[in-house]
Amino acid sequence: MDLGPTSYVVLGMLALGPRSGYDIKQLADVSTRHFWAVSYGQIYPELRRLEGAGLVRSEDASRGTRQRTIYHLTAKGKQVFNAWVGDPAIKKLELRDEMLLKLFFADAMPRKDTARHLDAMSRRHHLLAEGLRAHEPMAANQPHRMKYEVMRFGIGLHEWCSDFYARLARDMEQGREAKR
Amino acid sequence: MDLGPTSYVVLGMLALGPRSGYDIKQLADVSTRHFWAVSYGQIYPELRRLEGAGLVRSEDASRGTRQRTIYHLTAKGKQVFNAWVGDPAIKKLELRDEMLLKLFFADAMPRKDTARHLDAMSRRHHLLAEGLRAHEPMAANQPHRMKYEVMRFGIGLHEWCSDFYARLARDMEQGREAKR
DNA sequence: TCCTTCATGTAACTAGTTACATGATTAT
DNA sequence: ATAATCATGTAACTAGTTACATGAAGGA
Repeated sequence: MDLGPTSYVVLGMLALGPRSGYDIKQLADVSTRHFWAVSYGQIYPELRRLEGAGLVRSEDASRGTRQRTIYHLTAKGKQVFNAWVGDPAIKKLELRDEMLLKLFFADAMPRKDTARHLDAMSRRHHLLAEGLRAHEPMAANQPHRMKYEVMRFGIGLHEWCSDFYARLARDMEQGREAKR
Repeated sequence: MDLGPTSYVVLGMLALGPRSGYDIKQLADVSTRHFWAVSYGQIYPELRRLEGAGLVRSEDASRGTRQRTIYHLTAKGKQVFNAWVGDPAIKKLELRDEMLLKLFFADAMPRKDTARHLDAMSRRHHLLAEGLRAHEPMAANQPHRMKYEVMRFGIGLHEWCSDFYARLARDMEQGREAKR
């Protein structure tokens, strides 16, 4: 049984407290989403796999006819999760940005189009930062410092990107050369 | 025939001049790699697909028994590529960082382990920035400004990340609270 | 001689997304 | 009524990685 990062998202969310697959998805969407997105198509099968491996256990929490299954970590699950968290091994980092790809090839474009492109990129990152800031208070009002810091990382990162593109757009508009 | 970002990496590299699949891979590894990685397993089949669609054309460039196939853009290929480059539509941005995931869940770890973790992350990003800086002169000594700017983006981004983690590690070491 | 780079390719696999299906409950 | 949210799930698909295989040319 080998576990990938997505498995640990599931285990980690359950380490915070018992919850359903639906809950895990909602939580992930407002927390880990910006650096590790997960979908239902992964979560539900993964929960079953983890249960099969004895890392989580399910219990029925249906109210009336409304079905609901709550999962919680087993002792083994907690141990496996802690081992992963504590392991300082450097794991892969992946970035995929189609806009940046266009920018890379933008020398073939008229300057005006490039400027418009840069504006769009700057706005995109600003919006992403804003989106994160929207649940900043929520992150601040809970006792887990790292969750808050990771959110600040995301905000800071996207603001930095936004500024980079805005500055480049301005430089180009003013006909400033690239300083090499 | 629908083209994904990887198809455009291939087309884009050919727009810079005719080259082989091998060449495309080498070039991508020192340029687009940090925001769009490609592998042989994608490139070779993609070249055939693009040729089938009439966007590229191949010619044999074997020297003696040493085989080599060079591809170049057709007029149609150039047109399709330019249309993509010029289209300002905002496309998906994806980040996946397992270390950040660990950090997110690090509240369960002893502070000492978290500090070690932060150091490792800071170093990782510093190394990535250094790696990019290694081919900065190459990027500077060619007439395509955007390729140089995208490289500077990568260097700046990773330096920013490195600094963020280093500062956080220092703050925690000094017992400084998170400012909320 | 042997190692590295040049050069091409595929098969099997892994991970993740999307679209769809179902149906109950709660709020407007 | 009806729209939104709660809740679970799967099948088909898409994209990308890894491991392997082959072999020539060039440099140490």
